[in-house]
Amino acid sequence: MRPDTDPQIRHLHLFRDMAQAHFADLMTASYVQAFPPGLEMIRQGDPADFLHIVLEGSVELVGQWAGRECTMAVVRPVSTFILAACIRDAPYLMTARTLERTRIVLVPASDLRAMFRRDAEFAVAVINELAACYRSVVRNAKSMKLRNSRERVASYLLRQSMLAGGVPTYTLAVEKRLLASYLGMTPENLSRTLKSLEADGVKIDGARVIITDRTRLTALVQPDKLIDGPDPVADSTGSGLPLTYG
Amino acid sequence: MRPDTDPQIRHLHLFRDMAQAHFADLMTASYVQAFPPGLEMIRQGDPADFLHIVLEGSVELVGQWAGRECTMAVVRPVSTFILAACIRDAPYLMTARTLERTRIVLVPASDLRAMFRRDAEFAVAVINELAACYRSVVRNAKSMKLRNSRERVASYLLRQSMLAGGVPTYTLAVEKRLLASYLGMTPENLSRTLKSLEADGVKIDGARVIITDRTRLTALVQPDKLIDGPDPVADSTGSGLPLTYG
DNA sequence: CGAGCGGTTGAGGCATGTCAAGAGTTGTGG
DNA sequence: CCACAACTCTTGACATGCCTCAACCGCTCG
Repeated sequence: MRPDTDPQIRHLHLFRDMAQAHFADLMTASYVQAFPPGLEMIRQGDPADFLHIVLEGSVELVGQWAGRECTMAVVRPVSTFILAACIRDAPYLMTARTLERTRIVLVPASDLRAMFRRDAEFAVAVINELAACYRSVVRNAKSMKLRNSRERVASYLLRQSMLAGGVPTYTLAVEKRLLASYLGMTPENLSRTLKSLEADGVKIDGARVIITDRTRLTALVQPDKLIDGPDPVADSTGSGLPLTYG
Repeated sequence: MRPDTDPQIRHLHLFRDMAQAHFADLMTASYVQAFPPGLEMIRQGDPADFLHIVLEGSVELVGQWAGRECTMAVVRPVSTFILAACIRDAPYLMTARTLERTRIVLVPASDLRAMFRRDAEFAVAVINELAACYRSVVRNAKSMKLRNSRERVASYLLRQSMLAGGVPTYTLAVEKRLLASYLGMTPENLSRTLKSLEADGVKIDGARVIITDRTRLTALVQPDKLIDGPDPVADSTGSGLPLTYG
């Protein structure tokens, strides 16, 4: 592994507390790889051989069944994904596809599994990471089951504004098509919903989001810590859709 | 803690591999409590003070928002719940309510958190448990987003048959009202859907499920390991709805 | 017995998906 | 540099899945 990539990875909560020698061991067993945009780097069902760490670019995690598919998450630098599959030495549950040119660190799953038996601090970090990831998916599931599509869109828009520091205007980080899939609806429906939300305090101009009446929007969304976070997920970078997916 | 309850707990994957002395420490700090049916033992948002272990009875985990609620899981003996909240020392994401008279072991969260720093085997067990729980929720989320309500009902019915050993007939373990909520639909709709499924190989007579044409039902469901399990969740007892919820 | 509750059934309405067409944008190759 | 293809996004018309409301049955339990 090229040592210049180490520092960013070392700062992740997952690796922050482990012994330097152990971290080095993991890194020498790993390697960096670059993928072109739109490439399917993992197919769901494949055996989980590597923990993936996104250094640059972005990766979409999608679930597939019976010819249908839906976006489960978007992973952005610097964070990890499919930790749980590696730990259980089980098949990936989601397909991973690059959204743009992406650089990834691949850490062999077997080394990973051996490491948390050697390094107690690392084991604790893995525990915390997994617990955070678990809670993140539960919140997601709650959102899907308790809110209708309009409420999900509104809460997404408001949350992104908060993540950006409470700004009144920002630009969407993902294509609307993808966002629709993530929110569990069709692109056509998202388009219509976005327009209808102008009556509730958000205006959309292309990829630009302008919050025109925060009070009104907040009233509609009824933000809830037990759905919309926090639980500052381990290596959150404040970007993207959810935060980290194990 | 009464020592007669120890063996069942000790057999859980979560506690199986830890040192006996450490297990004893955890148990002496814990205590058993019995709850009447329909009691709300945990309210979502409360601080997570105790890991819960169901010894007898059953517990419903529900998510709530804006006056609505939905069943996220049903926990049956012997298994644990809300492990993740305890580990992160964060508020419970779900409300827990007994479905019948239920005996619960309460393990102080602080002891738990201290213990996986002392006992490496326990730490590994927690890692495995959390990873399994995580994957379980992801599968659940995939099911909700990729299948329509009819497909979810059919897959549930078929899966329960498989869990019971591939039997052609069995009785539902939960009320239909609750099942509807778990599957993300209204009771009325579940009722209609169940009737309509007679054309696809399952007949329902009260709480009795009779699979009349397994081939046909299987064709409809298109069972998928990446949605319907396995990943033999840690302390699965082969009963109830999902299996274990962290 | 009567109240309460779970389950079923029907009628009607809203939300969401489907299909189709067109505008705008991006990327590519001649 | 332009032409073209491919793609996203939007909009409209239409179909349908799912929910709501209401009534009724049967069961359980005080």
